[in-house]
Amino acid sequence: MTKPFHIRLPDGSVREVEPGTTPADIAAAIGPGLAKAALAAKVDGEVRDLNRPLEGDAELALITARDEKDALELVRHDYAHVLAEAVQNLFPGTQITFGPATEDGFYYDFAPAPDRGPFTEEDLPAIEEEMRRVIARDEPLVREVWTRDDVRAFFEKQGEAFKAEWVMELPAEETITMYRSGGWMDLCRGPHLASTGKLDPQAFKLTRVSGAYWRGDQKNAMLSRIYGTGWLNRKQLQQHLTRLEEAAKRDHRRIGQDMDLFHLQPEAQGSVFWHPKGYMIWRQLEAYMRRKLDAAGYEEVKSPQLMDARMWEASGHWGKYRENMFVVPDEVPNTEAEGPVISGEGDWMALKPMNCPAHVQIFKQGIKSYRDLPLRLAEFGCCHRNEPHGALHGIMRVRQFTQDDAHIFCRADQVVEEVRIFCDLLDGVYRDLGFETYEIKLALRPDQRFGSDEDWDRAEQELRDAVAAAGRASDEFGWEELPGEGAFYAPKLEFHLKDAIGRTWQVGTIQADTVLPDRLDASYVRADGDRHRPVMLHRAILGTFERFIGILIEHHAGRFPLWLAPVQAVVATIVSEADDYAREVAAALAAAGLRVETDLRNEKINYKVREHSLAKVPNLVVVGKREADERTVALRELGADVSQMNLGLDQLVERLRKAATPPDLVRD
RNA sequence: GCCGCUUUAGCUCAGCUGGUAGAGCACAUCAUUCGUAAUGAUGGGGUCGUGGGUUCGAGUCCCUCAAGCGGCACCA
Repeated sequence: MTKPFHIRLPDGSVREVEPGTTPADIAAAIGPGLAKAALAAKVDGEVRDLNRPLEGDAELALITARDEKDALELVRHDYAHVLAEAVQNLFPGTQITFGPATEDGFYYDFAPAPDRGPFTEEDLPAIEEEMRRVIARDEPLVREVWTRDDVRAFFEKQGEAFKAEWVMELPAEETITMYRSGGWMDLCRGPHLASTGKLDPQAFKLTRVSGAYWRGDQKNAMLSRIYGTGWLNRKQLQQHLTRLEEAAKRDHRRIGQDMDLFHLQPEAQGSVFWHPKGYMIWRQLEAYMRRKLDAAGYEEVKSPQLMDARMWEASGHWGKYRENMFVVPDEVPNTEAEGPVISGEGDWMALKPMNCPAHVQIFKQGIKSYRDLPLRLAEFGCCHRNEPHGALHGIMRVRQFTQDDAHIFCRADQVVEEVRIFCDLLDGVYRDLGFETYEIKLALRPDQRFGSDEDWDRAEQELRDAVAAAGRASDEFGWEELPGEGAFYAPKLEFHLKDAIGRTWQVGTIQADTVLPDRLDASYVRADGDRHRPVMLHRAILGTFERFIGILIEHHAGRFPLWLAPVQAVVATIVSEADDYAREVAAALAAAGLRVETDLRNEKINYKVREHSLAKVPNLVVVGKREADERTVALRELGADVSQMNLGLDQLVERLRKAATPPDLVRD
């Protein structure tokens, strides 16, 4: 193109420019301030390099640090590049692979030189220093269009097998670009900042190293990944590091130990020892869920832990899920000192990894009529799954867990309505538990699955329809479809909670399953007397108690809502003369149904206030001689301002009784 | 399961180049009865994750296994 063309700017003005003009030229023409601040350009909505010539009429916006989202992504991608260059400077023979921007920073995956081994955290300070030198050199980042074969030849010559492999797999229509910074080159789609010097050398930090599989596949080589966090300026970095510290303080493992809620130990790897205080939270949560389920027309059941392998063969778990199951022999172990403990000749049984097959057995007892549907069978079902060692994490990811599970057996034409009702139930529960927002995803058929494509088509569509009917298939709920993520027997809706510091956790789910009723031969009798397969909806709201309580701990940072708090009030004395009165106050609170303790120790009130505050006791009821004489209390609430309230004993009991009422039992 | 790191008192951690364990908190005893985030004194407490090796001698060096942590893969 040789003729001038027109560029429209965000303020609506239009500039006529000559071919070869770059966004940087336009920025400079507008003003030196903008030229300096510009990081990249948005051309017809696509982020591009500042120095990449414009090709024709277009809308142009210049990206500066004010456009935080775009700017951060650019900057992080550049930090990743600088990281790669720095590593190759310091460790010749290291191969480069991928290095994208992430949520709060960047990483780069390397194949270390054979004589070197993976990177360790001890390498990081030196790499950071080298990165600062690369930034200080302020090399321009130059975009070049190459041919596929040239790129391959280039990388093969350099001994870069991974890059050479990757370029050959890029889509044929893709323009292949290389970025040059000084003498260093990388295959990269871009865009990038104009030069490395645009980065703030004090706004990044390398945070950790880890292994990562080449292209995310377990069968491939293990690469060495270096993570960093990167920002536009030093202040943002500091804020981020502070946020990380705050998040660490919320860690459920730390709080669980500090508040004496539970513990884990190697002899029961992946299973939780619940202490009295932790189990009190569980009991409150379970009681709440039971009330909600009762009210929603569910019937609670309890099913066996151990079932014969034949049952799991019939359900399909034996074939598709066995590597996650704890299988045990149905055989008396040998108690002789010598010889094998078991001969292996007995039948096999397995601890249940799911409750569904057992619930089908309950459904199948007797003949079910269409009039019995929907039948909603609920169980706080304790399941075991043999999770890989590396997957275990505190009480969030364990091997023994209890689901708030239920299976709704219904007619095909009831599915959409049942899913809609479920969405409302779940919504109310999350709100009661203090979560304002959650996201909904639809996980579609996986490669490994049972059932016909027609069944999957229908089941997937029904879940879509139901979410739409519930009014939740919108951006507000982060609606998204996830190909290949479904369970082997059914597609599933996933409900992801967003916690107080913005992390998301998958908890609730509902799955529309026609496969299992068929495999296990469940049927109901229709009005015309024919037998039909029911649809089975697998569903959970909390997911598991273990994981959910972990989320609650981190969400509330241990400061549970009063109705869930293990200890709701401590009555602490100032002088021992008030001991008898303190016992009376505690007894009155306990009689009103509150979980209360007394602290009559011979310690200063400062000491007691500090200790119970750190223990996150929601209400501290202080009594001294004055209160004992006047039959009042001084109430100090956790988290509120330090001012105390002076109340009569009756007022206190009424106030706390009301405040501690579970949300579903509150009557206005 | 894979990669890296870690494992010392109930908890959090110190222990340099190998010479036979230390702090704070917690706990116990005593004194103190003190009005809203730590009163003081004294004391008890550790086969230094497991098993092996090197050495005159190992918490310190090497190997094995295990668990924990951060990721990857997997997943509620």
